Amino acid sequence: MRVSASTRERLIETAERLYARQGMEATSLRSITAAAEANLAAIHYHFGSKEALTEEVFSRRLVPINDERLERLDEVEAAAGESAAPLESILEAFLGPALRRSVDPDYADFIRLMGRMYSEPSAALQALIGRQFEGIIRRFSAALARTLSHLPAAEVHWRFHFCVGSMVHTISDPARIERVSGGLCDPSDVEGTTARLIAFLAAGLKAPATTTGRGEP
Amino acid sequence: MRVSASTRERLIETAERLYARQGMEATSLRSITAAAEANLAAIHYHFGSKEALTEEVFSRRLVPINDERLERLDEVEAAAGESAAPLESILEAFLGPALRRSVDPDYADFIRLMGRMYSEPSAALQALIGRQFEGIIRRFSAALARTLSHLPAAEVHWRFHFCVGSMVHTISDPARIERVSGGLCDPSDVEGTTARLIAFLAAGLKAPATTTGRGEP
DNA sequence: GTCTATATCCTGATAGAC
DNA sequence: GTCTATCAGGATATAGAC
Repeated sequence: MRVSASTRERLIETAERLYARQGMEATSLRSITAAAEANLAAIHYHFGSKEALTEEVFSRRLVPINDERLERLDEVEAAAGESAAPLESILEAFLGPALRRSVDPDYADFIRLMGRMYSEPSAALQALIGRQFEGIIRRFSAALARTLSHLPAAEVHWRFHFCVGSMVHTISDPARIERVSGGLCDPSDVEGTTARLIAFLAAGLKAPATTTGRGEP
Repeated sequence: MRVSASTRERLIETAERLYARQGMEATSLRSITAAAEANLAAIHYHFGSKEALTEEVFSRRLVPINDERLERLDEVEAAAGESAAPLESILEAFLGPALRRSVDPDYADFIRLMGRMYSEPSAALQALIGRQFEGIIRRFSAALARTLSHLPAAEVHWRFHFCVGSMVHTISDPARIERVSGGLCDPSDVEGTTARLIAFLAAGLKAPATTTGRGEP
C-alpha cells in the first residue's frame, strides 16, 4: 500500500486486505478507516455505503483477471486452429491468471478473498459474482465441450464445476495444505502447484463418461 | 424440527439452519431465539456464549459423519485384504457419508454449512475443524498413499486436497451448478453427483506424476 | 429453566462545521 | 475532501425476579 495513494484508493486496498484476513462481515468500517488512517465518514463520502465499497473491491480485481483469462483462451484456441484446444491449455488459461497472482504482493490478499467470496452470504456480492463470471463460464464451458465432444453438455458443466472447486479450495487458504500435510507440501511454489492442479484436473476431465447410476439393467 | 424438542435442542437446530442459510456472522442470537421461539437469555443459560453454541452445532454433526467415514474405510481396507484398496472405494468412503446426507432433510442444512465452514474466519471454529479432521486426513492420506505407492507423499497430499476442494464446492451451494449450467445439471440427483465426482477424482488421482516444473534440462 | 430488563459496546450511516 | 459529533439501532452478555 503506497503512502502517497489517495484516500479513496487506500480505503479500497485496506478493505481488501482486512476482508481477506478476517472475513467481510467481521470487518467493520471503523477498522478499515483506522488501518487506512482515514476518517470514518470518508467511506460514505467516497462510496456511499459498505456494500458499494465492497463492490469496488471486487470489480477492480475481477475484471483484469477475467479479461486475461479470455485473452489466454483466445490465444489457445487460435493456436489450435481448426482442431479442439488441448485440455491442459484451456486449464492453464483459466487457472494461470489467478494462481500466478497469488504470489504477487499486490494481488495476494485478493486471491485469497476470491477463494472465499463464494461463501459470502451477501446477495449483492453474489449477484456481482454472477455478472463477472457469466461470460467466463460460457466461454470456458464451450471450449471444454469442443475438446470433450464425446461427453454430454451437462457432464462438461459438472466437471468444470469440480475444477473450480479444487482451485477455490487451493487459493482460499494457502497455509491449509501446509498444515494438513504436516509441512510436506509447499504452497509458495506456485509453478509446482499450478502444474499439479492442471495435471490432476486434466486427468479428471478426461475420465470416461459415467452412467447415471441407474444403469446395468 | 420437532415441536416437542427441548429448548436446548431447538436452539442448536435453529442455529444450524440459520447459519447454513445466512452465514454465521450474519446470524444474531436474537434471530436464533426468535425462530426457535425461545428467550434470548436461553442461549447463555444453555451454552454460555455464541461461540460455545457454534461448537455444539458442528461437533454434533461432524462426529457421526467422520465416524462413518472411518468405518467405511475400515471395511474397504478389510475387503482389499493384503492388496491396496481401489481408489473409487476410498473416495466413496470419504464422499458418501457427506453427500448421501445432503438429501436427508435432517442433515441437508448442515451439509451446506459444512461446505462453508472452511471459509469462516472464527479461530475457535478453525481449531475445532482441525481437531475433527486430523484423524480423517491421516487415515485417508495413508490409504491413498498405499494405493498410489508410485507417488511421493507430498503429491498424494496435494491431490487429496484437490479432492476435498471439489467436494466442498459441490456441497456448499447445490443450487450453484444448476444456475451456472442454465438448468442442465440437476443437483438433486445425489447418486449421479456422487458417481460423477468419484469418477472425476479417481481419474485425477491416477494421473501420471508431474515434474515440478523445473524439469526438461 | 425461563423470563424481563438492562448493561456495555459496536455497527452503519448522517448532519453540518471547517 | 476531511473532520467531529451524533443518531438509531443491533450485537453479545448478564443480573436477578419468578
